[in-house]
Amino acid sequence: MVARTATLSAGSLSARAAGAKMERMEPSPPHAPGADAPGSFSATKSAKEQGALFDPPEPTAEEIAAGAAMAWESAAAEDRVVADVVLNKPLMDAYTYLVPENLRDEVVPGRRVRVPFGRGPRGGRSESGFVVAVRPVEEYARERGAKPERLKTIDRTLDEAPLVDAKMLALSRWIAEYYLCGWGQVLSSIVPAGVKRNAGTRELVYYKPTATGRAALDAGSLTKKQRAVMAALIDAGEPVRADYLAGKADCGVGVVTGLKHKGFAEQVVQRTDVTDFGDVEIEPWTELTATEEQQAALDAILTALREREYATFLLHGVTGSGKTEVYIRAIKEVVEYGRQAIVLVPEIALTPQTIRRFRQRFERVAVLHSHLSDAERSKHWRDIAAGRVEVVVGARSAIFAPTTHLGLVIIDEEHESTFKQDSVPRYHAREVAEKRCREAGVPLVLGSATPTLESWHAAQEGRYRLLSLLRRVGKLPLPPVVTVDVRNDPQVRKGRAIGRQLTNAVKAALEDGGQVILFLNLRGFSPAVWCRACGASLKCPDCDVSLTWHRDKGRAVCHSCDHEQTVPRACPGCGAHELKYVGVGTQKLEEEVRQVFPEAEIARMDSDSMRKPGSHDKVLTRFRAGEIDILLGTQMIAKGLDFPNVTLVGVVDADTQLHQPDPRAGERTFQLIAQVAGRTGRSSRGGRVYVQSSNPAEPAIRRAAGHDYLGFVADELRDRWDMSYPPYRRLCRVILRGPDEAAVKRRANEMANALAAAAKAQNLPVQILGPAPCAVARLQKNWRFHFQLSGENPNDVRTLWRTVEPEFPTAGDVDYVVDMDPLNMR
DNA sequence: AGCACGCCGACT
DNA sequence: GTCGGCGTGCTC
Repeated sequence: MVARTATLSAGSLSARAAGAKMERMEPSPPHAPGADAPGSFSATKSAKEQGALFDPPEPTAEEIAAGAAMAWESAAAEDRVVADVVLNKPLMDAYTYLVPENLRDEVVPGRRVRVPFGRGPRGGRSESGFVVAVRPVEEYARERGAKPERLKTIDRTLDEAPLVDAKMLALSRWIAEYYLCGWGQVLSSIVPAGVKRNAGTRELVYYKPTATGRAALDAGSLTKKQRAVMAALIDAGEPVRADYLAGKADCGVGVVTGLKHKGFAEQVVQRTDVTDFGDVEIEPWTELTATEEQQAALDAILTALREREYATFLLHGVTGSGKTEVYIRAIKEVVEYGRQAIVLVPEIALTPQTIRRFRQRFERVAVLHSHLSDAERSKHWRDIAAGRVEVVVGARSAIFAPTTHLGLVIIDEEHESTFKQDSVPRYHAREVAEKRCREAGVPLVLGSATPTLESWHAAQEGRYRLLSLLRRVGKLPLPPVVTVDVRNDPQVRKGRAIGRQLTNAVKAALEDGGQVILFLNLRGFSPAVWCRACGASLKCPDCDVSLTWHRDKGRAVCHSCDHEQTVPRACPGCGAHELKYVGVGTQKLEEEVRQVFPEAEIARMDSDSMRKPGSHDKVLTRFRAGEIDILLGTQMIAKGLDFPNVTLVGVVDADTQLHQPDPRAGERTFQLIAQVAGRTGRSSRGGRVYVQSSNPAEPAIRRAAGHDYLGFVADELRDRWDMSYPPYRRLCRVILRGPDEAAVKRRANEMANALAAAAKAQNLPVQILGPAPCAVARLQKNWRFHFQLSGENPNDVRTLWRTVEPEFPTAGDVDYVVDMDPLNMR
């Protein structure tokens, strides 16, 4: 952290003055609830604060005398200010603009403005950006040795108030530094579009009485209806709508406008919330008693909360050990202090069930996820910023929720890769949360049954504090896991998905009145269309990916780019009429299960069958009600579902993840089996798990079957050390792409060589791995190469990149993206 | 990221 | 001789 701070102050983002300013403009100490009113960073107030902070020291007598001698222009220029603005572009610098006199009070850090940008006859195009700092023009002139007259001027301000506060500005700047992208790109992406557009609000016209209106009423010079309206208007005590007055006075709105024309009433325009999403019913809840383990974990978190100190807790709790209960009790305490908690869950777990758990226990819960309308999201954002929310539950981006007094952040299922964004800014919510919590002096809780090796290593090093829940609630045992070697299974050899042992287990479970979950991580009917004659399989014309046969559509589909085509009669490679569908996806599995268990009620859940909104929830509700006997599907059914009557879980093919060309393949396989296995044995009925594999001796599978997380991480950490991989080293992946394979390869080599040479010249301990073709060597018509920068210290990696990157050609038909701490290796 | 500027090939 | 191709480098 010390080193990282050093990088920041070295300031590769040129508006470094902003950081210094920002620290000074903190409205109140982080732990003084109520010191700044909720939603207080309104334009005028901040402007006043700014004014006080930025005013130069009292002038001396000489200075006053000199000032008086100045020409009037200079005197006016004396207190002119400039604003540093960042734009939504991959630019590492802020740009400085003159603040026109009439906008002096409105242009404040965190506010959006419209500015001219770029060359061109009319001074460039108009762009919107965020103000990150405001300072006297002299400071700019001194710092740059540049003439301020040459600066362009801010056109106008946007929004009615700043969209982000000082802390969020600082956090976003840190993200830009850390993830090697533009500050403006970060800011633009963390404020939802609906908030920028003011979705869910309208500018409405209201009426209030004028003095002459009041006098006219007293003088009795009004008609009967006018009197009634005037009385209602004065009675209201605040601006009201014309239709409200018409209702009160039992007349038409014409009377109201008539009063306006006479000067007895005047109009005011106010932006008003026009959303109406209804209220959520609060369901009854009976308090449970915490287990000893839960209480111990909770006590540790509460101690940090009460001490008001930052700490990251790694809550390692096996499935069913009641992590959520620990979260909720910690949040209860936070809410009692009048502070807010942010709970991040993987998008896939943001089900009505999850949300209900929080709504049952807290009065004011805001939910932020990708399926909200702009208006809904904007409403929640405004509610949070106004301090009207106790708990924010949301996916990755909810880490940017504008809470006024953050008290605690929780990341559930910490190991989920959806916490890393795979477009710019490529941040990981865990890293951002850590930074945000550290700055706010509040605890961060990371929960998982299968923590990432990064987090586990941090706990071993003492950077995180480990809390363990190793027993399930209600003394339930973890379900026994049977690994089935399917290499010699007669049914599987015939092309079936389900082997003999799993078939018998399903039969037994159904006869026993239990429910079954079958997990298979391949959607479609068959994952390949294969030519028996030449051995080639049907490829996407645009990607280096085999096409998946979707029988329901009668088409072959690329799961990378969604290209669809019919299957040709003859093999495009050799012309033989020997094309054959091989392998089993969820659609074929469904068919097979229907054949083998004709009596059973079966439902399939994958992204194909769950297209319609609400269908997801509908199936789960039916499953919970016992109307479905066998639920089969992809990832979607692996996470977080808690159904007591599930007595059997089958992992149809544990090897699909394992064979990915990715250093985290083992970790993913372990996590997946552990998560899926956790779906059963959640009641006294017990449960079992069958894992079908062709590599049953593989450590990830063996350890998962033995519920042996500790054994797994010990093995895996050793491997990571041997391979010089995270968590022992930090990586930065550079992916290049373009339509010409040779050009992409050449550029990759040039860049890698330049970086290697610079690392040597600067004596930076950073290695360059590669370049090499990506695992998916072609994607959407583009050839792809990648290489990685690897260092023990992420600062070295970033320093190297930042010093060399400006020298890379920016155009041509090869472009590149940079991914710090990459998770996705495709 | 855009986009204007600039330096080389096929047309009036 | 120009129009326009797209490679280069700026944008306060």
